Amino acid sequence: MDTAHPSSERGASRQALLQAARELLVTRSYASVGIAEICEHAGVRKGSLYHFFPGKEALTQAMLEALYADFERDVLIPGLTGTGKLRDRIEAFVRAIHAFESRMQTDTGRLPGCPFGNLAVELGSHNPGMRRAIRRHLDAVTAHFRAALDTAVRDGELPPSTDTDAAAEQWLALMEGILVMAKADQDPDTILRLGPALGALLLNPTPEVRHEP
Amino acid sequence: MDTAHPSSERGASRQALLQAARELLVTRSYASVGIAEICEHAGVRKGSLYHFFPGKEALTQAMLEALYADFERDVLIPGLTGTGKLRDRIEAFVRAIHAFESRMQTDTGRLPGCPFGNLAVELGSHNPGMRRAIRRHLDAVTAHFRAALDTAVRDGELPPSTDTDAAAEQWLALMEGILVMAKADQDPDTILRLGPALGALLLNPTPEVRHEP
DNA sequence: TTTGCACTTTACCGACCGGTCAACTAATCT
DNA sequence: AGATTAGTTGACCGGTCGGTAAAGTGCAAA
Repeated sequence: MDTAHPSSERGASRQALLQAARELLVTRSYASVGIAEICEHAGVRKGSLYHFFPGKEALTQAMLEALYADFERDVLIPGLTGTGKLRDRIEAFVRAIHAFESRMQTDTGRLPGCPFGNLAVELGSHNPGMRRAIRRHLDAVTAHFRAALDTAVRDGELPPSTDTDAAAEQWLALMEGILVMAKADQDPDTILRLGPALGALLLNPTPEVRHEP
Repeated sequence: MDTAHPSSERGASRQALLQAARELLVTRSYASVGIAEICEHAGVRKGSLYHFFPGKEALTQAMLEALYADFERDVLIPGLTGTGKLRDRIEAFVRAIHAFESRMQTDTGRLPGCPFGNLAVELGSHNPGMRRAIRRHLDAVTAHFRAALDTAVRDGELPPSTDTDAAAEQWLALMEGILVMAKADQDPDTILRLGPALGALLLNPTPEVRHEP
């Protein structure tokens, strides 16, 4: 009848499941979204989900993989690569995050915060498999930050003594914290209000960021 | 029989429920801990829970209230009040957080992160009542940070132009972010590694922390 | 044309969810 | 003594959880 699927798209159900999982899990939480709801939202029967994925956890990990790929393509690479000053790149990055969170709040009524950080917080202390998968993505983000900082060192914007590994990690931590606060406020303005702290942390002379031996 | 409760303690069940809720909710997550588990852990029947609390949400809010009171008494007041330099207070604060997270990991096998931030992340975008309750506690923490910064301004450790409101908010954001990362790592060393970023953010000359007009 | 495979559908599982309820016990107050 | 009250108990509610199993569908290669 109306359910015509003339081999039109291979893996259409799989894609629909990934998209539904993304929309629901990003705006809510892992435990509060059931596979029944994901299937309903995707227009797919539950059995099909278990044809494509071993279970909820694997579906979530595949969703995170695709989500990170989009984030890298749409935000990290265009925002952090290039020839501008580090200060401008940081500001562009904050604006991109603010735009994303604002649009999500307009579209779904909820400000999601960082999808990776959210799941790290919810599952980090009692689901080692998910924790490691999320940690991989956070490391990948950190690598982009470090690359931007290394470029700034090469261009003389930061002193050569800068520990870009440590600074990139601090950048991610502060960004995660900003998104936690924005989520607690449910207000994207919090991102703009706290955004300058990134510049203060990364661009100021930091004479004594000593590592523990 | 063995269930002797000779009016020994008024509200003993209530306290047991609050304690069980704290131990379980702090180390896991709101949705993954059921009231049955809380009751079992407290040695109290489910009906009694609903005698003392309207439901799971109210129990959680009461638990957070008591948790914040302990946090204020044990960490905020002893760590941030006093005559020492701001740098020393910040370091003492980081060490206190590290000690708490380390002890929790030793005792329970899990590094919990910030209980308030965790719940803000899990429930912030789809439970307005809980979100507001959590936000109150985060504001209370910020007020302690601001008081410590105001003292530093008064003592000449920070320039009089310092926007201590904004700086306190940044302090909290970075602290939350550090705890997100530590939870993602499940490693308390992350707190010590990122801790110096607090000093870099709060103690350096920040000539241009401009507010949006 | 037959066979195999990718995919879909539906019914079903035991366990658990947060919450309700009425009956009961034991102190307290008049 | 009688009434009131706080607290306790265990059975029970409808609904949902993640996951399973088996039968069926249509297409494509042999």
